[in-house]
Amino acid sequence: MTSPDTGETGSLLLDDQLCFGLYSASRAVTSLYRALLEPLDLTYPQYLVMLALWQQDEQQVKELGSALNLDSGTLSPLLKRLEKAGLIKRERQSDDERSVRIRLTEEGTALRAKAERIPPHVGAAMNLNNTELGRMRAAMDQLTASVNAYRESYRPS
Amino acid sequence: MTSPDTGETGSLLLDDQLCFGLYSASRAVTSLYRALLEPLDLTYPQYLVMLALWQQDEQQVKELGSALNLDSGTLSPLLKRLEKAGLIKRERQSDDERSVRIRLTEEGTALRAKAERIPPHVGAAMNLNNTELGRMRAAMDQLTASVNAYRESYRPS
DNA sequence: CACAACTTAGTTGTGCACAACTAGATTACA
DNA sequence: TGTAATCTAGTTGTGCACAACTAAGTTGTG
Repeated sequence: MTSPDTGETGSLLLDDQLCFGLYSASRAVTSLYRALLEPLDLTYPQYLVMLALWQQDEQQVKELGSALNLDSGTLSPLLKRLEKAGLIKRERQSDDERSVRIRLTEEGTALRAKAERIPPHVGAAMNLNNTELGRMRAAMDQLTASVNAYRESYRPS
Repeated sequence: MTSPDTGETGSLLLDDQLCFGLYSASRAVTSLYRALLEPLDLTYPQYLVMLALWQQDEQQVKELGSALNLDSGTLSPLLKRLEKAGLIKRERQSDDERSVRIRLTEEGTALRAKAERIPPHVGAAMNLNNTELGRMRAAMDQLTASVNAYRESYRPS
């Protein structure tokens, strides 16, 4: 009942492609977060920004961008929404008027308590032991690095 | 130089989270596809639809949706763009006027030749041998299934 | 048969991602 | 010192994803 060999890495079959698996897995995880984050009124990317700020408050937009690999085109409106929700403040730095410092409000800091309840759910949902989890995290990092390196050196043929 | 143990699966640290790794990897791969697909004038989701149609022509929107896990809210406008690009035709089925059949045009079928050149690039970019590739694909499928099952059974606590 | 329940696509509105661009501040250097 | 190059955020426009809804066709049941 095995399907015919259609040519290893060169196949155009949907199910053969790791990329599609990755894309599906990523959307599934985001979808789980949507449900888990609903009580906190956060989207997944907003949650990532909050994670970065809980880890270290008072970051510039640029610093958040390099932590999350997001540019200002994504971050600026997202941060505006977080500010409107009362979770952060945005203030131009006086010593360099180009940059904007993002600071947690009291409410933003307090939200962390609610967020603590999320990782256990995610851990349970993924159904992986610590060894597998670590191995997969490493594999993802490795994959990201390889793919980015290839893309940066890629010249249209 | 190892950071303090902050509590296994329950950590709120950005770098600890497999989810973030997954999210980053998925974006990196999409970004590579953006470069590779530029000569074909396709986005990655459009490419996925074309893959599905090359694999089996004449599918209903509903069938494409279940193959790609996308709903009509995403597919309808995407298919409209593919039609406008001359790659597919959309026609109401006469025996069931609710459903729309998607059919490749000659041009859409011909595009496959160009698409054949893409998987080798992706394979090279990922830098994985066949064993690792297969293992990872399986891990992704497993992860998607677990996470979706958890999400479907999840009731806000 | 009538009509309620369901099915299939499509539409609307929100929020990412990202490319391309702009505005304004800072730095470097001829 | 003046000005070109650079840097930081922000804006605009396109295209997903997805929730919530609508329209129209089909099916099931009393």
